[in-house]
Amino acid sequence: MSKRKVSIEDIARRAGVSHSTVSRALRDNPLISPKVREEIKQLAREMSYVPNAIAQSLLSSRTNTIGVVVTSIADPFFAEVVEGIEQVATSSGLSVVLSTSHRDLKQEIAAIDNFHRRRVDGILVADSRISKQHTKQLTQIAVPTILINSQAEDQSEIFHSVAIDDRLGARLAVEHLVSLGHTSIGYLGVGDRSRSNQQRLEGYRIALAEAGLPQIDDWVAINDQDKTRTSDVSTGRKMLSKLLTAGVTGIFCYNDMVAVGALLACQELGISVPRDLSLVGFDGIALSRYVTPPLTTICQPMLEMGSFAMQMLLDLVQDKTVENRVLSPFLVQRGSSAVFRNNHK
Amino acid sequence: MSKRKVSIEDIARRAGVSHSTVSRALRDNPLISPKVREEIKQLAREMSYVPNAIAQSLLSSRTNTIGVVVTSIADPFFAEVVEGIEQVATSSGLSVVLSTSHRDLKQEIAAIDNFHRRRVDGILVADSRISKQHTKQLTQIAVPTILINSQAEDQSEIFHSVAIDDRLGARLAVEHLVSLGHTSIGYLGVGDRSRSNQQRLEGYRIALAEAGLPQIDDWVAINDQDKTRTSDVSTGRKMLSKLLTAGVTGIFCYNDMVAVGALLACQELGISVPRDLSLVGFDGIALSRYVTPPLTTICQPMLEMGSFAMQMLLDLVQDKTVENRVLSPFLVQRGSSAVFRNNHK
DNA sequence: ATGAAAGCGCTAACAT
DNA sequence: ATGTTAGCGCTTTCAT
Repeated sequence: MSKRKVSIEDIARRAGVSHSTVSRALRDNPLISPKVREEIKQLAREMSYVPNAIAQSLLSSRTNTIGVVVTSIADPFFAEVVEGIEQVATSSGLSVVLSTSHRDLKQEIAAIDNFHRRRVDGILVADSRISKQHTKQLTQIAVPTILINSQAEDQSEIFHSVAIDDRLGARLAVEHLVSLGHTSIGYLGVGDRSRSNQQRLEGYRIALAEAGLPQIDDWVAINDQDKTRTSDVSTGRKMLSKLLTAGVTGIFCYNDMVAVGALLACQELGISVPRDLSLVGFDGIALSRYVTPPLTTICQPMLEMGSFAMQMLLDLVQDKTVENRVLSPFLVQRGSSAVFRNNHK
Repeated sequence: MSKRKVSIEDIARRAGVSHSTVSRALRDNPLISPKVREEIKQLAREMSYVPNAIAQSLLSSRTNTIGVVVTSIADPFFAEVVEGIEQVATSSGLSVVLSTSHRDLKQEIAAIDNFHRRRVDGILVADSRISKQHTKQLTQIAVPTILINSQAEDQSEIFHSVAIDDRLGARLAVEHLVSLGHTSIGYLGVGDRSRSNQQRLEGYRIALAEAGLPQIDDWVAINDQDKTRTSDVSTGRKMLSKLLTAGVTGIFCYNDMVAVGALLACQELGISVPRDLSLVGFDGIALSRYVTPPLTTICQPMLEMGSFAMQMLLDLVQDKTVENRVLSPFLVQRGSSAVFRNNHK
């Protein structure tokens, strides 16, 4: 329970050698005779010496640490991404410092700034809100940085990135509903200014157009309480009826949480999914398998996105050149979507 | 995009003063005349100076960092706890380094060791497996450490702790089922050697005894594939039928994930919950509200456990005395439990 | 009000 | 094979 930590010099004093000899012995420098090397190592153990990584970092200017910014750690999507990050970070001997942005640019920048001060070796930002105008101040200090699913309207080309193809995902979702015979297909989105919502809406529109289906304004429901950003579940729950009265028989939801909210609303209204209404989600979080019926959804390879981004960052740290990557989502068909039949006589 | 970082000395050179003057100016030391102070600050801004926290730490021997060990970040329970930790850490200017143990003592110790080397100011360990025998090596280096829901059979008294009252929770669950008229009540547990499983089983037994109900061995199902620790959901799904054939009408599940697995199995078997069978979970994760029927469950205040533990750690870091805390879980009644009626004629 | 110098714990180039 | 010295970037006496 020694309060003061033991240093390399303490060991040197006890061993009657210089502190550099201790340093060498501990690092298996071949110059040190095997005998004293073992003696010193033994002594270090007895004195329960713990090397000071701070001092090492100051010298090497490497902290073996990467910073990760997510909007919330309790969000199952990011939790999964972070899991992927953590796996490859750990296996490469890197520690992960976690910060949350809560979808707020100010907090995001503060987090990144903090990482810069701490001299992390690299930074990963999920759902970044950083656009071109902010990049200047942030790139002054050259820390390898990768954006995962950047949400900025005008994303800077300065940072590297890995992202999901939102438009493709949306098209897969809508094409799936079309293939089931649905012709009145709605989009249930979220009202933050996120790029992914825009892109999914676009993909939805493109798919409708390609299928020769009409585009009705009332078939698109977006929760526009920008500020109080309610939970995705309650967004889905509240907005469902709007689409229902517009007469859709199939709905593509912004994500699984929104779909779950819609599902809940259906249960309250006595609407049977998928008999009366087909629902398609996005993300493929674990939860989507456990609701009743299980959600048909567009899966993002969350774990892979994390591990891939981390691998990219590793390359970047080693001055390798890396290429930005757009990953393709894929449809997983489950119980919430079914062939359209006109139940309403 | 300057590769080399600018230091306090660079600023000093440009300002024609000594580096200590710069240091003082930047830290608003009143000795520096307001005029030069502003000049230096302005210069620092222009040169986009970012203070080196590593150098500061070496000097102050404070890293403003705490280490957190969880079994998995993708587990909704720990995600919520970490969220609570992160909230109070951030508001106190502390960064959080995250590590995972995967319920493995070796990995847990490695993570803690790593934290020691990095000289974190404090450590939080969730689901710790550390027992008395390991404490010696770990307490040599005096870093304030708090265990959250320690799972060790013989928990060391050396560390501080915050934990949920598992036995109480189990009793609440069983008493709830008893109050609904159930007399054949099972326990569906997990087969790792965790303390919480033991305690919940104990609580279950105590509650049965107090209710004057018999204890039947076949009413307790525990997945004993210790090694390949399958997911909790599949544990619940696989073990349900065993309890069903034993004739129980109500089941207390180790946690919500196990309950979800049981629920899934019921759907496959055409058993109606809660009409044919009542299910009670544990934890109160978000998911428990979204399955059909929503789970009656014993809630742990996950967010609070995290923020409370972090608050405790903060006190510990400031040499205040803290008291270990056992939190009380509470019953939340939802759709998965109902009054017993003999449906089977 | 400012500069010079010491030192946090470590590694490595430079002696010997 | 081992010791001496310098220095990583910063804060903080101690002089002036």
